[in-house]
Amino acid sequence: MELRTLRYFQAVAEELSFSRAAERLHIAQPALSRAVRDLEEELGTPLLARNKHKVRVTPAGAVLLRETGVLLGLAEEAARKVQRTALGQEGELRLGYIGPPTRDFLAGVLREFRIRYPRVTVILEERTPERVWEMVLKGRLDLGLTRPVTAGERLGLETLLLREEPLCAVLPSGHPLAKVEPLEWSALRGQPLIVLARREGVGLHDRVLLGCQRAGFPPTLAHTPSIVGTVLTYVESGAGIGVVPESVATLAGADTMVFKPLHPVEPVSLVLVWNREHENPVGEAFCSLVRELMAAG
Amino acid sequence: MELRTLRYFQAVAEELSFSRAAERLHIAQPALSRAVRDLEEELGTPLLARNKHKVRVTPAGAVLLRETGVLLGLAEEAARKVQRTALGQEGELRLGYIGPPTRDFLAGVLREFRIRYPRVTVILEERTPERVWEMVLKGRLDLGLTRPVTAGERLGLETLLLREEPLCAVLPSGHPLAKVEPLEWSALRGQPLIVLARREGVGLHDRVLLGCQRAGFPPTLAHTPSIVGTVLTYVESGAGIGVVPESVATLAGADTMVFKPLHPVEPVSLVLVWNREHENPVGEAFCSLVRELMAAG
DNA sequence: AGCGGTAATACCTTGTCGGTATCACCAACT
DNA sequence: AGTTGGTGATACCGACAAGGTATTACCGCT
Repeated sequence: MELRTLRYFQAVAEELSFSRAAERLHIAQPALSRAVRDLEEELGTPLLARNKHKVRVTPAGAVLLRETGVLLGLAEEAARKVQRTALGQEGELRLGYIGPPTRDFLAGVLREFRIRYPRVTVILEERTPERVWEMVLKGRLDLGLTRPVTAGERLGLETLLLREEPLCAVLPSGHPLAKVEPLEWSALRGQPLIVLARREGVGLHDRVLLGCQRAGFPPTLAHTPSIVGTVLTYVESGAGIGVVPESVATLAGADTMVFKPLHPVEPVSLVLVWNREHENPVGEAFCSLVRELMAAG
Repeated sequence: MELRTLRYFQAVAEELSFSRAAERLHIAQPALSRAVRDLEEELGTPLLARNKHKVRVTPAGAVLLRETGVLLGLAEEAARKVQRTALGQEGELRLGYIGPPTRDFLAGVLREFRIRYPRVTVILEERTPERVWEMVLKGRLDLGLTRPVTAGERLGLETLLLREEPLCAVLPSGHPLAKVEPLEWSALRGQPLIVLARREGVGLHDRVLLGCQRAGFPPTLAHTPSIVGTVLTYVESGAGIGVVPESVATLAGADTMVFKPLHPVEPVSLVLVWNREHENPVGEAFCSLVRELMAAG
């Protein structure tokens, strides 16, 4: 049983005439007669009762006609779905991201993305930067919004640089260093520092250590919490000086803290990463949108 | 897009190997490669990503695989449904019948029918005998359980005689005629008769008139209600003598009435009728069952 | 009786599908 | 590193089925 045959049968059953149906199908009438006969033979039962001048559908034919309708409709729908999927207009996008620093960025892009690709379901997964890389590599994510990693994990992965931001010191408003301009890394010597735990992001953590090292002193880590917000809480409580990317400033509440870029600037960046091997058209669409929005401003 | 192509694609997508799939399909591998390539061209998008030694399904391919599953399943289901319908094992049976005299007969046959053909929905329509004939003729009923009609309405209709029963007089238990044996039509001369209304069944009504006429007297019709039960009520109330087919006795409650066949016997019969033009396999199945049950007893 | 229109049949042509042989490529194992 | 086995793709060929043309058989309607 082939769809072609079913289309033929449907035409005849609807027109109740072989010749008219043949015309509609742009084939010759005998070909149609044979096709229907073959179908009847295959199913082992007459579908159309033809008494020389009139064609009626038998009960079995009526059933087949009904089924054929849904079948052909579904087939067409399936083809369209496949094509939409290929164009990235349908399906799902598994998007991994790291916490707060990407949140405002994500919100903007996602809002626009949902408007342009309403049939795409976006599945968000918040993980540590390293875990995002790993999941993209394994194909468990289509796209990752994360920080660069030093390791060789990036083999075969494509990246797009989204943003660079300087590392900043976070100080209570009344802190003596809050007025120093520009603030140097060396000013942090001996100060109790509060930095995100290394397991929450090796790249960022090590970058802080590197800043201190370049300034020629070993950092004094007072606390290394797992959540960026906790860094700020420690700072507010006077436990020390936080070192975080600039974008974290958006998390800060009132004017109880100041964010001051550290010189010389230690940039940390935000990248979009994907796996060329497991390319997903939806991912491409998302990428293009990101590029477009960045170009627009 | 043809089902054959989809079956091929499904095999490859499931096996994730062209050669294994070809083996499973009992065709050569090159034919399979070409079929899939053609499908991809038709849909305008790659469905399988093959990097020389590994085959993966693309997102579009995954969508098609899912859709293909339901499509092929439905196609198979449709074929089975058609065949069952052709065998009378599925579908619906529109069955017309006349009131009480057929009810016990129907009950027995239907009980067995439902057991043997559980997927068939039986649609019952109670009408007057004439209306049943008309509906069968027009194809609005597959089968009718009714009384024979004198008219030429039976053109092209097939019938099967189910039962013959004599017309009976219904008398209150204490009636003088209740003891006469045998009871002759002529005994009804001058008696107030209660007969079903003519519009509820021309055949039956006229048969009663014919019985009187043959006995050489004009009937005195006291009442002609529309419902057989009402005839009995009249008799019980002493309004006169009812004349009904013998099977009506099943409607009578206690021993307040006696049913006595009238001599010479005026038989009325019950027939099954159907239209050869609008033959429905379910109808045939029902017919066969009826024949079988009659033969069995 | 004859005409117009129906579906079926007979026969031919062509396109498509499947098969065989072969190639190009990669991976794994000497 | 070279070899071997296994992968999918390509080229070519043959067979068969799908479609076309011509014709027939049959029916309803003038």
